Amino acid sequence: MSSIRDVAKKANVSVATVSRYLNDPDKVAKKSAESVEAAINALSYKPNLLARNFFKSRSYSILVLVPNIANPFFSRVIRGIEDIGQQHGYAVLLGDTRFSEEREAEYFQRVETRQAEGVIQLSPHHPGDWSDDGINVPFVNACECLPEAPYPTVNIDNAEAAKVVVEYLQSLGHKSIGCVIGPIDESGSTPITIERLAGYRAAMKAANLEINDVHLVNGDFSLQSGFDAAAHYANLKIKPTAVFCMNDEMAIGLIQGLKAQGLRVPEDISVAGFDDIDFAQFSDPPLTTVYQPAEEIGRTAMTVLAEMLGGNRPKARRHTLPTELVVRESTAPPRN
Amino acid sequence: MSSIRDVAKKANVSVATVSRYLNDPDKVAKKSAESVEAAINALSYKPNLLARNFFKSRSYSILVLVPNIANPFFSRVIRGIEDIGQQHGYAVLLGDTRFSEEREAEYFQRVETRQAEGVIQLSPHHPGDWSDDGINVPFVNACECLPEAPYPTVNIDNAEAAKVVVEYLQSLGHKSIGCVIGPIDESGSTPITIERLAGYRAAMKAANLEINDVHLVNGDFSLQSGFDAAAHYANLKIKPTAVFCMNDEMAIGLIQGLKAQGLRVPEDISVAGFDDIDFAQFSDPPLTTVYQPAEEIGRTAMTVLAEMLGGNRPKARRHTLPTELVVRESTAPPRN
DNA sequence: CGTTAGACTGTAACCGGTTACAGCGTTAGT
DNA sequence: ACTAACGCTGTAACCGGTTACAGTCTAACG
Repeated sequence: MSSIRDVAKKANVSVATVSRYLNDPDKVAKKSAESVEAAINALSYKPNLLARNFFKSRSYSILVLVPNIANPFFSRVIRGIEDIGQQHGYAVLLGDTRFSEEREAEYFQRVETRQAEGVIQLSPHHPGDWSDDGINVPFVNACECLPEAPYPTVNIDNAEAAKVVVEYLQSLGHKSIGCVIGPIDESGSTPITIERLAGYRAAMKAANLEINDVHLVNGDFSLQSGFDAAAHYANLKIKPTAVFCMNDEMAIGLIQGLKAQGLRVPEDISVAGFDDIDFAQFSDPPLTTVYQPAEEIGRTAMTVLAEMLGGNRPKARRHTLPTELVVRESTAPPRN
Repeated sequence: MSSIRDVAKKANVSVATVSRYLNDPDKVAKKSAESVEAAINALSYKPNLLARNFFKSRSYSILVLVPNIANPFFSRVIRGIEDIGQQHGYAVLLGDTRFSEEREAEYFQRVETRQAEGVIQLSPHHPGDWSDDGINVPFVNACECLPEAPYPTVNIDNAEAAKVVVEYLQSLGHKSIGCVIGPIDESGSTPITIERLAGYRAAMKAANLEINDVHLVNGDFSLQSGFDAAAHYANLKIKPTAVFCMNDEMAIGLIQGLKAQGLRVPEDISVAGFDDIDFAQFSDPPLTTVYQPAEEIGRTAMTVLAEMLGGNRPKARRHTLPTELVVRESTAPPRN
């Protein structure tokens, strides 16, 4: 492997000149530039960025902590991060934490040891020994965000979006509306479930509708858990006429489960989801849901992080991106 | 930021002792270890891995080139890569090429400049100026592999798997079997389409069945393209009684499209897919497909790469992982 | 008691870039 | 002709780890 000194020797110039040629060719005389270029080609020299990064004390990498990369919603967010990151010259280090704080901490080491310059966290959790005086590392929280986080957040208004869906169901005439919720934890570590639930409750309250506790079912955002919820609803004497699911996977699972139980969607029960993943449009019936700008969330998060890495003070600003109700055929007025 | 020299001074030892303490605590006397440990804690010292990696000329990172991270199949593969990578101490640098060779080349720079030690490529393509004398970079090709690649490959037997699906359709009594194929390029850059097509043709030939050219439809692996294929089939005077789709997305799209055209699945037309993504089980009807061990492909690829990085010569060995026919309800005997 | 092996330690070179600084040659201005 | 300004260049220090090598100290042994 040839080094800059080899190039310098071959080109009959000093290492400084070679370095200058690489970083700002205008700084060297045309003649030197030519011989350096020739030497570089002759030796097929590639600068060792490990050395450059070391000297500059920069890694040009950022870490993305994601609870589950196999989730299509998250992978779309990452796509957005990656896109903007690339534009700013940052590589994306992937940290699939699989919901394990231990793995998360392991990955967080990378930034403490300077292998990553900043972090985008897609879970509502800040890892590492967070110093009390605030943020010691450029950090952006996206997707699932702690409400009072001392760092920038990028997400949607979950409560409002949920409220809009439920209000839409009400506008169709539904009075008995169930909900398949996500994992919930009183400690506040599951903000999206809590916020969407709050939106659901707010909409019901505003319409003076009562919530029947047995119409609330616990899920875990998986297709299977939606499917399983169907059996619960089918066994109820008084069934809801519509069900709001906190994500599309559970909604699609629920629809299939209801059909398996001999119930028709939307004739017997309307079903609405959340996220608007690609499959929502191609479920049977096509799913009414809320579009969430996944890629845009990623892009915004990376833009904010790049700003912070550019030297701007990390402002704990909330970035709230718009959502959109997408009405399809899985919802209809109740039968009687 | 404190350095190893600060720690050494504070602990009244030399930098060598601190370094040794960090890398192999057994090498230093208990007394030194204690004072070094105290100094490290007092200064909350974290070694600068940029410096270590520079000296060792290692980045402990590998690059994954993926054409589309938002594709759930690929993200499962990456999950497997990431899992094994983590175990071996390698970080995963994500390179979402979006099918652009330019982006691919940009990412490939990272390994030439030593920011990544090796590459796992999920497309059938080797980037960079590949030297004629073979591989100059630890490189593993997974998922979509060039048949005569001079580096290790990890994938499945696409032709055989396709053959198994089509044979299954034949065993149900189907004689007129269509196929929704993936993007195809004569230059051989689309091996999975070509191989699966070969398997389909082989099965048809073996059964002495003719292929009606209008039963072959071009798709692009998206839900929409499967949906669109339905209109084509619906307009045919002589329709196939079964259709094999080269991935599950197209199969699910096709099923929805056929239903929209007033055709029933499987009563009027059977549909089979490929991959066995999560949604396959929850489509309506549940999809008959071929299970592809996505995560295992990733794990194997990373294991092979780690071996190569460990100093073993890169053998251009083919790793072929088993697939499994998964029979569900989207396929049935033809009506008459 | 002298010798030696072994445990531990410190000094300083090294990795391959970047860059401060000083020096040189050329040109322009007076 | 002298000076100043400017463009270009080279030397060498520097970043923060690792490690070869040499040296010191202790313990064990004959």
